[in-house]
Amino acid sequence: MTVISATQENPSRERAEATILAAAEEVFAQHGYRGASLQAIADRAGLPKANILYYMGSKQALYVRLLNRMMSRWNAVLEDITPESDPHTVLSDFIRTKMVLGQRYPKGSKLFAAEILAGAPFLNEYLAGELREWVASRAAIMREWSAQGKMDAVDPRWLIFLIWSSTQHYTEYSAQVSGILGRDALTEDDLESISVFLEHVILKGCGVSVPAPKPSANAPQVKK
Amino acid sequence: MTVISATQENPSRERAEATILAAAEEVFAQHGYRGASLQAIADRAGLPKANILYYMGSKQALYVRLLNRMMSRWNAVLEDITPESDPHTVLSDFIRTKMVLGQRYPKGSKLFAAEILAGAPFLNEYLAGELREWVASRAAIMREWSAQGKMDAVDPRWLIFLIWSSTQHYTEYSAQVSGILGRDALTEDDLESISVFLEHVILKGCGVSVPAPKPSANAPQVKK
DNA sequence: AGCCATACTGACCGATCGGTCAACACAATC
DNA sequence: GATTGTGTTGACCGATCGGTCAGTATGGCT
Repeated sequence: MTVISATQENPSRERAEATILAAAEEVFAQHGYRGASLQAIADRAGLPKANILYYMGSKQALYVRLLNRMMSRWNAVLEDITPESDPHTVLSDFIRTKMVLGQRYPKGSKLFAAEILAGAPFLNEYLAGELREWVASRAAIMREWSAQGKMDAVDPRWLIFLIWSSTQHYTEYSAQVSGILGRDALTEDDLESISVFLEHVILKGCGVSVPAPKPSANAPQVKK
Repeated sequence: MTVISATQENPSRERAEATILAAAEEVFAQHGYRGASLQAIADRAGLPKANILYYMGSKQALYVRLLNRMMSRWNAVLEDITPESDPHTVLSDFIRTKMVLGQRYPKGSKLFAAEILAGAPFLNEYLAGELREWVASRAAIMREWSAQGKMDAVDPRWLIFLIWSSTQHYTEYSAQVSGILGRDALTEDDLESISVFLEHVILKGCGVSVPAPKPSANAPQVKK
């Protein structure tokens, strides 16, 4: 049985699909689902339009495949968080991870943003299901942090939204940011400066103090 | 000379144009420039497609008119700010004004967001011109605040971006926010809660203390 | 050589795109 | 009643949309 059944490892197929996905991500990110055309995607991929449909089936299938790929990239974020964790470490990591993710996958982030702007027609159930659970569980832990005096008694949902919005801004609004700064793109120094700023303001703003040098027990650190 | 020359006060014309602008703002906000169709706008306005073009000339003219209308709404923001101003009052007003603007013009805000996502093809010169000057002048004043010890020595550009992003998030990502919160829309209480949270975190995070009851002189308030 | 499954694509489909235009409706003026 | 300017719209234009399909090219197997 030397036959490769289907959808299995095929180097040529995988290369073609990767090319298409990259081209499509770019076009969808710029113009949204309705505004993107298969012809534009095909041109950017250097393939005939019919080839796109041969591999992807339909415009919608290609689009949801890109959405799913992007969603799976968030999965590692804020994964290991417990009531005993140190808020400073966790939130600091959260901010930096989000900044890095946005820079690593700018097209995917913009694609996601366009989908939300359009009213999330393809992500409604994901938002009201998986993601909602994700937020609720993290929020519950953060509330325990507040009860333990590790941070101010802020609404953790607003805190999560704050970190999302402030980090994503630099990828989704990159055209605005670079237009205002007068650069073509953000430099490494810019990104580091922004990360330091966000850590400073958000952590200080939530009353999170620097972690105790001994991360052994959950020694309460009184603040305010 | 009873003849109304043109483009002057004409109640019927103004009513028609207002209807068209409202419908177009909605469609453009949802699908972006490319994704929006004149037919969809016409349907939402309850007018034949040819009528849209009679009043607006072209799809592009209609779009830039909406953009300009939205830009003019930002003008009042952070207008009266001086090195002698109290940071707490000014930044607090800034945050609340931005929140209110986003709630008052949700369609316009999303339209703007879609334009930036697409790479700001129609707003490039505005971003690199007017808006850039706007940010630079405000940033200079904030740097003076820092020098006076009124707030931490943070980069004021990142601070402005932080306030923009964190407030706009609730209008442009309303689909995500309400999906996660399990509501159709944000309530008045939500908005007040969010405003209080953002004021708390951002002001505290920047080391801005509550204003002195006497707003007469710039008495330095040591913090840190 | 013959065969067959997969890869690939030019040509075409009906629908819709932004935009034009001629025809018509209607009120005000002479 | 005839004229004129503005408002209004159905019908139509070439271009492009997402998608289908028949046909060709290709490489591994017997």
